[in-house]
Amino acid sequence: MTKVGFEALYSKLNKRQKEAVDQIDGPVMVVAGPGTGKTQILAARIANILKETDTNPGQILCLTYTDAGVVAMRDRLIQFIGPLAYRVNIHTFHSLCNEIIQFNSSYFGYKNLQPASDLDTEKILREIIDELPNDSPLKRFKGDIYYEASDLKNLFDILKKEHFEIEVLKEQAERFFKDKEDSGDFVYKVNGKNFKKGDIKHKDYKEERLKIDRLKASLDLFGVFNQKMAERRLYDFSDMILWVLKAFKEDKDFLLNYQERYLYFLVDEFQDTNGSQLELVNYLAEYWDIPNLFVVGDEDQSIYRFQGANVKNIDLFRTQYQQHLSTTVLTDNYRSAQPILDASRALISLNTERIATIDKVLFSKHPEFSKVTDLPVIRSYTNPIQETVAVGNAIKALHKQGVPYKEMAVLYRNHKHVEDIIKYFNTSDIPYNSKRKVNILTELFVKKLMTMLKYISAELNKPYSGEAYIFEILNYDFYDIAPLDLAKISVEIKNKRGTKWRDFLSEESGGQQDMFANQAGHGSKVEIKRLASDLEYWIKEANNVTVPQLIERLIAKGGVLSYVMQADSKRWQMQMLRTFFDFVKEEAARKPDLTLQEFIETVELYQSSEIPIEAMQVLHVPDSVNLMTLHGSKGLEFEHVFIIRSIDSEWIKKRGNNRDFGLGKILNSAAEESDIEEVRRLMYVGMTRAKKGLYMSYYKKDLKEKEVNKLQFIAELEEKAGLKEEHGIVSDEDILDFEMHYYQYEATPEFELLDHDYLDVLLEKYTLSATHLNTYLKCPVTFYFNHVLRVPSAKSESASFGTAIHAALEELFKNYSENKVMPSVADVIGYFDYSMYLNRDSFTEQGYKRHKEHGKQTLTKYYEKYRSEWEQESVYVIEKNMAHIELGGVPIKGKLDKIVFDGNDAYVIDFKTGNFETAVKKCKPPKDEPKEGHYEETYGGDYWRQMVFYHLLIDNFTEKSWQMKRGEMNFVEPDKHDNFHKEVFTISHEDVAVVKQQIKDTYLKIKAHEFEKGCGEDNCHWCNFVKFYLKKEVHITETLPGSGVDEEEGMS
DNA sequence: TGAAGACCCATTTTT
DNA sequence: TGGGTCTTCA
Repeated sequence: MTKVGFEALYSKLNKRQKEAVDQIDGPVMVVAGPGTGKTQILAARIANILKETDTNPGQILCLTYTDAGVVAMRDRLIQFIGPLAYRVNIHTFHSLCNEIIQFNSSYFGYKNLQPASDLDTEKILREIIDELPNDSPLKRFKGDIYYEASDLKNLFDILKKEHFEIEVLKEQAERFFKDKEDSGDFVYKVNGKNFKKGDIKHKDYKEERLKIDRLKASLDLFGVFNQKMAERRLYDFSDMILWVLKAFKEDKDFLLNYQERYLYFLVDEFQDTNGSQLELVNYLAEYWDIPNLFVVGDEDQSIYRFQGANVKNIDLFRTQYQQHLSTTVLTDNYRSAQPILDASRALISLNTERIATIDKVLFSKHPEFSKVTDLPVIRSYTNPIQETVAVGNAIKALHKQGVPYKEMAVLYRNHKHVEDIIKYFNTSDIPYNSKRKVNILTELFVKKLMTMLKYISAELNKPYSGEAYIFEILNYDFYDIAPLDLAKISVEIKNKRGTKWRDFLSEESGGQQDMFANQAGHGSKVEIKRLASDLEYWIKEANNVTVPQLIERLIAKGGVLSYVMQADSKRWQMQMLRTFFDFVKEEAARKPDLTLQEFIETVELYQSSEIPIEAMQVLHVPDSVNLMTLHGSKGLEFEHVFIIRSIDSEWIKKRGNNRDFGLGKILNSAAEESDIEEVRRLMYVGMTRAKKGLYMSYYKKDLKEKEVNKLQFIAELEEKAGLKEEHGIVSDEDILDFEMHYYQYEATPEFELLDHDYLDVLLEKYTLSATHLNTYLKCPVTFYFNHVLRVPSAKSESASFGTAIHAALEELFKNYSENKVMPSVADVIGYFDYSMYLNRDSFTEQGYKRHKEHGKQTLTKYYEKYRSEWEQESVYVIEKNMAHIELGGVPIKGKLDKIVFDGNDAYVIDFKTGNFETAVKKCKPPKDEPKEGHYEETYGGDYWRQMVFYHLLIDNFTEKSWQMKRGEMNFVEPDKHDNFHKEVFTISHEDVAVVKQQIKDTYLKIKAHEFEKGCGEDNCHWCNFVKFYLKKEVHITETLPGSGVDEEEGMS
C-alpha cells in the first residue's frame, strides 16, 4: 500500500481549492459545481486545520446528510491523515441528534428513548383518530375502518415533513386564509381553474372549506401526537432535531456542553427541513463571535425539496455570516468534457432560484475527457419501444468499442420508466445493476411463509380452522408435489364427508393407510409425507418456542432453506429471508411475549396500512450497466450517460394531487415556476453525471398512439445550447425480436385439469345455483377450484359479518311470523351477537369488536327505518329452499332470503350487506353493445342475474303456482349520507330469455369441462394461484398482486 | 351546454 | 380514495 500523506495530496489541489483550505479561521462557504471535488475539499480542510493549529481531532465536527456521505468522508480523510481520521467526529445530522438524545435522555424527560417504527406512528394516529369527535371531517365511517386511508396518509405526511412549519405556520395559515377571504382575493383552485370568491359556486367553496377544516383538525392532532409519542418513550426521526433544538433553546448549560466540545464545524450541504439543520449548526456555532464554520454546497444540485431540502438555505447562510464570510467558488471540473459542461450550464442558467452573484462557469480539467469535443446528443424516437431498443443497442455498441458496462448508466425520472429496459437487458444478456427498494411483504416468497405461519397459528388456536390454507401450501414449490395428485386428493377428501385435510395428511404420514397408492404418484406421496410431518412438527413446536425460534425452525426444517439454496436468485431470496427474520426479531424485542397470532396480526396491519418492510434489491454484478433514478445518481459519475423518457408529463407532475394537501401546497398554490426549476435542477444533475458521452432521448407517441410532449428542457437545450435533435431509427428486425420477448410475459395462465372421466363422475349430479352461475361467468378457474374441487376457503371478516346480519334478520322474521310479536331491537342485536360469536374465529380481535359495534349501529337504524313496513306484511316465508327444479334440461336450485305473498303473487326480497355505491353496477342488465372484456356490460350485473334467476326458480317451481311480481335488493347498510336503499327489479321477458341462455350455455360448458381459461384479473385469487404456484419457477421481481384472501360479497 | 357517469391513474428518498 | 379527462345523456 502506498503511503499517502497530507503534503502529497495537498500539492494536487488547484489554486481555488487551496484558497478554501488555507483559510483556517472564520466562516467559509464553498460553492462547488459538479465534479469539483467537494469531499476532497472537506477532507483537506480538516487535514489543514490539524496541521496548522494545535486542535485536537476530537474537536472537529463534520456533518453530512447520509451514512454513505460519512463513509466517503472518512475514506477521503484517511488518505490525507491516516488513522487519525478515526478520531475526527464525522456524523450525519441524525446520528448527532440521536447521540444527543441518547446521552441526555433524562433531560428530555424520558429514559431509554426508542426510535418509533412507522407502525408505532400509525397505531398512535389511529388512537388519536378514534378519540376525535364524531363530526370531525377526519373521522368518517368507511367500511370497517374508522378513518379515510388517504386522510391518514396526509396526516402522516404533514406530521413527518412539515411539523417544523406547523407551530409557526398554524397561526400564519389561519391569518392567511382570513385575510384572503376578507379582502376577497382568495384564489380557489377548482378543477384546475382559478376562482375568486365572487364567482365561485357554493359547492366548490364548500369543498375548499372542507380542506381547510381538515387541515386545521390535523394541526390540532399534532400536539396530541407528540404527547403520545413521549408517553411511550418513542421518537420519530423527524422529531428529533426539533427536540434537540428545543433543548438548545431552553437550557444554556446543555448547549455549552456541546459548544465546548467542538471548535470547528464542517457541513457537507444542508439537506434539511426548512432550515432546521442550519438552525442546529447556528446554535452550536453561536458561542463564538466569529465561528469556525465551513460549508460546501451547490444550489444547482438541490433536488430533494420534497424531503425538506431548500435552495434558500445556502443563501440564508450567506446573509447570516456575511460580515466575516469568505466565499470560494470552485470551477475546475474534474469529471466531464467541456461540451457537457457548456450545455448543462446553458440549461441551469434559466433558473432564477440561484445565488444571483455567482455564476459558476465550469472548466473541464480532466486529463483525458477535457479533450473530448463531442456534443451531447438529443434523440427522438417514434415510440417507447423504439427508444428502449435503441438505447440497448447503443450500449451494446459502446461495449463492443471497449467501454466497460460499469462506466455506463441509464437515468430516468421514475422507476417504472426502466421496466422495459430491464426486459430488454434480460433478453439480450446485458448485465445490469439496479438498486431499488422492494416491499418484501408483497413478494411471493414472503407471502408463502406467511401463509404457512397462518396455518400453524390457526391450527394452534383451534384444530381444523386452518383447512383453507393447506391446499395452497401443498402446492408450494418448497415441496415437490404434483398438482394433479393434489386435485385428486382434494376431491377424495370432499367426498368422504367429515374428513379433514389435516387428518388425512397425518394418516398419510403415519403410514397406517394407503389411500391413494394407486392414484397419486410415488414421488408426490413421499413429499406429502414429509410436509405432513413437518406441519405437525411446527404446530407442536409453536407451543414451546418463541416466534423467532418458530420461524427459524420453519425455515430450517422444511423445504424452505433447501429451496432457497437451489433457487436461481439465491442472493435475493436470502436477502428477503434475512430482512423478514430481522423484522421478526425486532418485533419480538419490542414485545418479548409476542405470540404467533399477534405477529400475524401485526404483519396484516403493516399490509393494510401500506407500510412496507423494505429490502434493498441489489443485483450486484461486477461489471454491469447502472440503472438508476436521477435522484439516485447524485454524487456519482459515468463515462456514458443515457437520460431516457424525457417526456414533459412524466417529469413535471401537475400539482394539487390528492396525496397531500399540506400547508406548503395550499400556501404556495401559485409557485409552479419553482416546481419547474426543481426539475430543471434534476436534469442538470443527470447531465453532469456524464464524463464523455451524454445521450438524452424521448419518444413522440405512446403505445396508444397518443402524441406526447417532449420535456421542455430538451427544447431549452436546443435553443440555448445549440444542440440539434436527431431522429433515431431502429431496424424492424430488432423491434420484432424484442416485442416477441415483451409479449411473452402476458400469456394467460393455463394448467392441467383432472382427467375427464373423473370430472364426469364429480359433475354427475351437478345442480346450478345463482352464485355458481355468477362465479362461472366471471371466472371458470375460480369455479373449478371452489365448486368442483371444493378446496376449503377461509371466510373473510366481511363475509362473516354479512352472515351474522342475515342470521339476525332471519331470526327476526321467523319470530315475528311464529309469535306475531315484533322482536325488540335488543332482541335483534342479540341474534346478531350470537351469530358473530359462532363465527368469531374468522375475525381478528379488533375486527370482531369493530364489526360488532358496526352491526349494532346498522341494525338499530335499519330496524327503526323498516319496522312499520314489516308489520304490514302478513304472509311470507324465510330462507325458502327451492330445489329439484328443472329448466330446459338444466337442474337449478336456490335459497331465497324472503318471499312476501299477496295470494299467489310473490315479492322476492334479498338482503345485502356491503357498500351500496359499489353495488349499483351489479344491478344492471347487460348492454346491447358491450365493451370487449367488460363483465357487467357483457353478462349483466351479478345482482340483476340473481334476481332473474330467482324469477326462473319461482316460475318453474311445480309444487306451487306462484308468480314473481317483483324482486327487491334490500341494502341493510345506509350510504354515506345515511340513506337506505332498495333496488327494485321488474323482470322483463327479455331478461328471462338472456339468463335462460346464460344458464344453458354455462351448464353445457361445465359439463364439457371448460375450466382452463380464467378471468386473469390481478386480484383473482385462483388465477393468481394458477399463475404463481402451479408454475414452478420464480422470477425475481414477480410479486403476487391482491391479497391471499378474496373479498366475499356475502351473497347467500 | 352542462351535468352526470365511466374510466384511468396515482414521483423522487433519507434517517 | 379522489381528481382529471373523456364520454354519454338530457
